[in-house]
Amino acid sequence: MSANKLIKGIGVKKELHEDRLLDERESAILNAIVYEYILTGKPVGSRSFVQKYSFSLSPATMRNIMFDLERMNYLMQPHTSSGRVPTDKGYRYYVNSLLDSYHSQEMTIDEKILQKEVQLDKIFESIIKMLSANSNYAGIMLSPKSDFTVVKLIELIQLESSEVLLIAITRTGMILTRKVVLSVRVTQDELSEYSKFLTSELCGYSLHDIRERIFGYLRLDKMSLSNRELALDIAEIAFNETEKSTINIDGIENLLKIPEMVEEKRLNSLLSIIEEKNILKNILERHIDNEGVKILIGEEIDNEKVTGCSLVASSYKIGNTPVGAVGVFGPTRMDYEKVVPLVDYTGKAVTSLLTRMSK
Amino acid sequence: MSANKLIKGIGVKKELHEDRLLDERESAILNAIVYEYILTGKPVGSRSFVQKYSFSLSPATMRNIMFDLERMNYLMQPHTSSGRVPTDKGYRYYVNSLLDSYHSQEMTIDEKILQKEVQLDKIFESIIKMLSANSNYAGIMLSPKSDFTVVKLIELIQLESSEVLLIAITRTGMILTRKVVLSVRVTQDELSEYSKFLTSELCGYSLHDIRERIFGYLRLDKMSLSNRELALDIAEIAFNETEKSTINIDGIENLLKIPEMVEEKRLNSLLSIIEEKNILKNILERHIDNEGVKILIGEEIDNEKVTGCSLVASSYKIGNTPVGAVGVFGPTRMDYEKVVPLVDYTGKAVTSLLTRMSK
DNA sequence: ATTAGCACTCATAATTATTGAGTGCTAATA
DNA sequence: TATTAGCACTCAATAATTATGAGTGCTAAT
Repeated sequence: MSANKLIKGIGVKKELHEDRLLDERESAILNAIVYEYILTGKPVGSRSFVQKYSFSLSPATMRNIMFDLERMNYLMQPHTSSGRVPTDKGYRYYVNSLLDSYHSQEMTIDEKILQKEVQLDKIFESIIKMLSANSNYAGIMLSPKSDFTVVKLIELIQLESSEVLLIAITRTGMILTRKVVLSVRVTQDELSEYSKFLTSELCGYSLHDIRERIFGYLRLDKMSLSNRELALDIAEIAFNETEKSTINIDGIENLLKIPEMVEEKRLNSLLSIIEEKNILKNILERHIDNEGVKILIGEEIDNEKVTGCSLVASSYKIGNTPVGAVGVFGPTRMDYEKVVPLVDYTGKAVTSLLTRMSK
Repeated sequence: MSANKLIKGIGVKKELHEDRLLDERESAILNAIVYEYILTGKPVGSRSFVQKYSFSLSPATMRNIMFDLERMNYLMQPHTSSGRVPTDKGYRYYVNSLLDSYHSQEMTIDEKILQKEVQLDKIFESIIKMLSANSNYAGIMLSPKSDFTVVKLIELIQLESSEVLLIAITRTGMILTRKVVLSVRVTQDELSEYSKFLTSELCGYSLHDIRERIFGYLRLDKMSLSNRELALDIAEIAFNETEKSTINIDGIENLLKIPEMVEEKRLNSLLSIIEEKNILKNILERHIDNEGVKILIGEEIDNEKVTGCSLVASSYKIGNTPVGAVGVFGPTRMDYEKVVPLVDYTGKAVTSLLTRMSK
């Protein structure tokens, strides 16, 4: 290596953190490079790239531009003198460009899904399957925080002389069951009365509100309760623990079909995801309040166990309250152009479905 | 190749299908070879094997014995002049020897599992997890055919003016819910009466029997029914479709950790299993009536999509009726010595649990 | 029946070209 | 000043080459 080169190297280093806006040509080329890399998975080199995309540029010029983009940290080289590969920042730029040009239109959910299944969890299952089938990656769904679902009906059923099963049916069609063990005996007749009482008092409220209401009653209104105190006790116990939302994944097999995912390092990411679903759950929950489609690329996932993977997710709401999320999990080199609208659509569809059901 | 060799070759061929019983030494050596291969995954060669297991035999003698075992199809060579590898028949011999010396003792289930969870499906979930965690392969469970579970209580709840939710609780703690849409309107009072009627008439019978009973009533006893015909109509619709048993798998990640499973051919087996759970379901259902532990080795699985894998399974019963199965799925080179007792124990434990619960 | 000895096989690993698509840099060109 | 042609160099991937070593079967001696 000549002294000359060293000096040049220092010269370059001075500009390493350059962070200007890209001009139109650079922008187009960067996006094309990311696109090409997503397509082929191989480092993009100047000569073949110029040919394939019919740029009226010489490879040398392309190299100059690529060099600039690399200096600005949009691209990197796996090793000296190989082609360029997008960095997370490069992906991010590409995805942002996509989002700019993507105007989501309101869509309605396919009514067939709704009518075919009675229970909501069955519907959710088919939504996850749909996500994974249409994306060819893994579909994920964070089930709705039932805290915000509104109870329509409460029914108490006697199991044993002092064991009661509380069944709560929500407007969205969920059926919650909770076994409550009492220290006193009750009759089914009493329970029927309690059922009516609880339904009339708590119907129309969300689980979250119900907990507050019960708390209020027990505190303030004790005298007017007569013998219904027991009913409230039962409800208190049953509704006590906040329902934890669960995460479901489907389509792992799709990921196993992607060669690069089965390689050592990625396989570990995949294993982490399957083993500890909580990782994904936490990530999703952290982004549940945000509107629209959220895209986490590579390091942005911010979990050291998961590398080389991306997550496209969208929260869904009941009315205006976000209650869960849907998404697609796959390799960083993911077909965002296809996945983003899919996830966006699904999120909106679930929102519309839930909102309609809970009216 | 000399003419001499050719003649010898023909001489060998004559005995190719030899199928005598193994003498004691051969048997011991075969089992040791399979054991060694399960341990290491590498073809077993005469020299190192004799050393490691301190046989007082020369490698040459060992080769002769191995040659005999190969002729009898217990062993094979991946290629000329490599060590020997067990064939399916070899595995089978090994497993049978294991089973001969394995005397299962009755065990009782860990009561903690029972007490912790209210609902049966939660218990099942933890049983599958237990299977996969203890075996380091994938745990599977075919859920009980609910046809044979006995109903303890039936409750009808009004959802809309002509929509009814039927809830049936079984002795084993399962909660079946079924939405029924009627052509007439009903009141909750009527439904309460129907509930009592249905419970008194159908309580103590299995789903299977209930279908028959309803059928009998509707046919023969129509006049004495008075207005309860509607109750039976509801029950008929709700219990109409036979519950299909479902299969659940957990611990796929364990399989991904086994290097040989991630290789091309095996990975496809794995993908088939994940994608089409029905494959496993069919296999299990076909063997559900058999007592004790059932082991399917390699080709015995008899499904062209799945190769190089084995299945150790045991059915479980309610009383004396087999209603489901538990098992472990993994590579043919599986630690049977550990897995067989595990599956056997689990099957017995679930049987004991279910039998006790439904009393 | 068992074993020592020998020639032979063959997967695995290490070593060494060979190739080809890529780079950066410089000097010429529009 | 931006672009391009030309050149020397780099390096991953591939193929060809060569050990190495654990294995075999066969034969003759014990």
